[in-house]
Amino acid sequence: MGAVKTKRMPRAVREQQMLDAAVRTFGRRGYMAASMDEIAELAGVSKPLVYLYLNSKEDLFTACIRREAAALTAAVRAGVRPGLPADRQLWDGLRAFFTHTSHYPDAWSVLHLQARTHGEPFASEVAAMRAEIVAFVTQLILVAAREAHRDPDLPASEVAGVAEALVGAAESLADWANAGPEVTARQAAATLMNVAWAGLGNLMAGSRWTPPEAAH
Amino acid sequence: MGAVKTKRMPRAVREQQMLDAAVRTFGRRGYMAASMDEIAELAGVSKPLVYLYLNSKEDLFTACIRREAAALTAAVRAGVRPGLPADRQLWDGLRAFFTHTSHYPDAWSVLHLQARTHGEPFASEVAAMRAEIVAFVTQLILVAAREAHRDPDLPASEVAGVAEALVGAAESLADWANAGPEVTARQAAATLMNVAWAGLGNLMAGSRWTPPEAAH
Amino acid sequence: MGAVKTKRMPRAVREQQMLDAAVRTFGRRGYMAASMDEIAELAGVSKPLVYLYLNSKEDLFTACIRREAAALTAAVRAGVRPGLPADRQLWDGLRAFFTHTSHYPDAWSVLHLQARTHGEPFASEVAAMRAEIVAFVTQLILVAAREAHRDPDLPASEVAGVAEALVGAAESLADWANAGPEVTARQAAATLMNVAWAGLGNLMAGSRWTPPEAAH
Amino acid sequence: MGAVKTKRMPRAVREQQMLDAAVRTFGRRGYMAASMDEIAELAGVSKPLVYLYLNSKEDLFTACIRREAAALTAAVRAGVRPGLPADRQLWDGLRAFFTHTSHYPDAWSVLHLQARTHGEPFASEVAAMRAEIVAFVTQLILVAAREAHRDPDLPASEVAGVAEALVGAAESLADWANAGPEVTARQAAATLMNVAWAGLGNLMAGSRWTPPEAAH
DNA sequence: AATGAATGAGCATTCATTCAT
DNA sequence: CATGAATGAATGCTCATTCAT
Repeated sequence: MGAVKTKRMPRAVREQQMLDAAVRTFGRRGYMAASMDEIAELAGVSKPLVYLYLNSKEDLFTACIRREAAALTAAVRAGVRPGLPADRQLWDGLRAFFTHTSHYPDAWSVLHLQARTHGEPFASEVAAMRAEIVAFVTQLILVAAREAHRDPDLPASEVAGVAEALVGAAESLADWANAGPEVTARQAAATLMNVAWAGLGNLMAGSRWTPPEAAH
Repeated sequence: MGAVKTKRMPRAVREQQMLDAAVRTFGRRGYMAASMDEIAELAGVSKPLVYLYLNSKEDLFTACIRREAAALTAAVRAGVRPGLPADRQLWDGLRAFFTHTSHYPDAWSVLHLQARTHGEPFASEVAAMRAEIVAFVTQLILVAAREAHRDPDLPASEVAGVAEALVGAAESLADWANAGPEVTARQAAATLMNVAWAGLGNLMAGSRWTPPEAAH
Repeated sequence: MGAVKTKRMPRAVREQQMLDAAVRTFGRRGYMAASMDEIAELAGVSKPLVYLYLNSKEDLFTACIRREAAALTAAVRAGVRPGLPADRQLWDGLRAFFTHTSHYPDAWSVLHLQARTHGEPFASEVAAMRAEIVAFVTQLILVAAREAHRDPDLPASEVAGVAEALVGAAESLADWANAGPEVTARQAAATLMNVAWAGLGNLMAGSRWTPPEAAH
Repeated sequence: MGAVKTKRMPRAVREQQMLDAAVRTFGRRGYMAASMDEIAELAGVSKPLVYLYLNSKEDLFTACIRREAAALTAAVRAGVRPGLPADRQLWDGLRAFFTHTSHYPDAWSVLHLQARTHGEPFASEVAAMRAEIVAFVTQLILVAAREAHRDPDLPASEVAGVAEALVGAAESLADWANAGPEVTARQAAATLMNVAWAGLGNLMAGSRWTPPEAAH
């Protein structure tokens, strides 16, 4: 168990081994319960080497977040083709997202659970990634409106809220799909598309749900 | 700092003070970073008394989860009137939910972040509450279908996925609304109703979004 | 489990209940591992009452030692008839001793193990009892010598050593007999009589084992 | 106070220092009253190092018992010459035993008092050593019988009881000799030889002490 | 490039003991 | 006669981090 203890590797390689071990350990045990001892052992190196390369537990965790955030956004971007219609882009992006989160559950735990749970500086690190995704979805909504030849009469703030809701729903479905093998990435994406696309269509058609007058 | 140090309180009262302090501390620092020392001091009692009444850190955290889960579901239930149409019930439930989470952000952090992040036995404790809410939303969807005189041709498994997505979206919007004072509970509820209700309507009308053929 | 919780008992009775509980708890858990909580609960009273009557854990333990030491020496004395020949007295005393220790194993644990293991002031408390027994055995040896019409040419210091050895052997056999049900008090007494009486007889006859000259 | 604080010792050396400190502390304070803090300080190291090398208080105490049990049996074995007559072997063994116990009183306290008083897993650890010694004495008795050209008509169970009694007497005399400087190892051994050897001789000659008929 | 040796600081938990009624 | 409420002081144990080589 743990990486084979090969000696004298170049620094870059060793660092990736350490990050692999760290993501796995942080993802499974949680940030606080993960011990540097366990990470070092899993990486097949001594603890001082981990400190030499990555400075501290905090820095190590931050490095994990950054690496995995970049990997996730890269996966989503790689799944999407800019020229296609907006719904197709959304569909492709969701599939890439769910595929990635189900392939790397430890990384997803780090990003979605651990980083958000343990305050600064981790929360803002992952918030940056999330903002990027929300912005992407927001763009897609606006593009969709244009494609439907409608001026989005949605105020910008409301579009942001809608994007936020969609991303939240996607995150939730990722956990849901990860919980058991019955739900595939494709099914999760289809479920979300059904709710979202229809809802967005109506929304852009101007038919909103109107809240009742605030009583007393 | 901390509660006023009143002496010789009956046990039931002290226990609530301890739970108040614990929810606040767990919600802000996180389960692991919270120290029993800090909780005891915030509650205005000595550590041994906390142990005498609540046994262990684990039991204390579990008691927090149970109390706050009960409070949240009670708040939602209290906000909903069973006789009204399904959309109105959903709207009222969402408003009650967002109002409660914004009033008690520490409790929301305990339920949504801390309990889920720190494994068993906490995760299943809060999962029970969540399952209850998902079941409630699922019922509402089916009721809405009946009200629209449509047999929901949605398979049960798909309804479950939709409910999961809506609850996830709501959770996300609760965090979003809590992050700053610009978004009110009412606005969060309206945003979600817009996406959800329209989407559900289309869905029940049988117009689903169809994924493209799987390319290979 | 524990004494029936009858209220308002006279002090003397309550004290005995407490001592019963204490002997049992100290004997089984050991002095340090026994908690005042457990003793109070087993005695069916509240902790402050234990303190009111017996002052402290140390005093409580001392009281246990005294009571049980008195009970043990009383039992031995009651088993012996002063007029009889010395060997018969020794035999009767040993039988009384082994019978008592096997009837009250917790008390024996308190006297033989716990009190000796936990230093002053307990060790000297039980040492007093032991000294009394050693003195009794010493007397018996001298009486036996007189009965055999021999001036014991044993120096007093050597008689003391012999008595010490016999008492140690008896203590050891008490543990041995308590360890399993195969050995009865009668058998333990017979075994010791066989070693001791023959040895003493030879000793008094002047035939001692002579150590070799101290070599180099 | 405590060992000289020399830095950076190899592990094996440090471990012995820790065991030295632990035997001394456990022997004087008792197992429960001894604190890991005190042991670490006496060993001239920090507490975490003690835990790193010896895992837990329980393991540390067990390691003490094992080391000292091995040392004591080794000392006895080293004092005995297999070829010599049985009485000479017994004499030499006893002298070695009393010499060792008086040289290492803390170790003797650990083995004879502390380990037996604090239950499993310690009791059985030291019981193994004791069984070894009892077996050795039993052998010696049988050899002595052969040397006297007598079939020991003692049943095996009775020989076991006799050996048990002798070992118990020896243990008691060790405490007695340790209590003050007036009694030397040589005197303790002589005292026990006098009781034992004469007693054994008579026993093997078939002249046993017969208990009176059981009355009523 | 890599590690064996070592620690300061903190944490959950327990216990003997007391006060106010 | 009796107790519910409360605590000061330890104790076993763990962890992130560093130093000397």
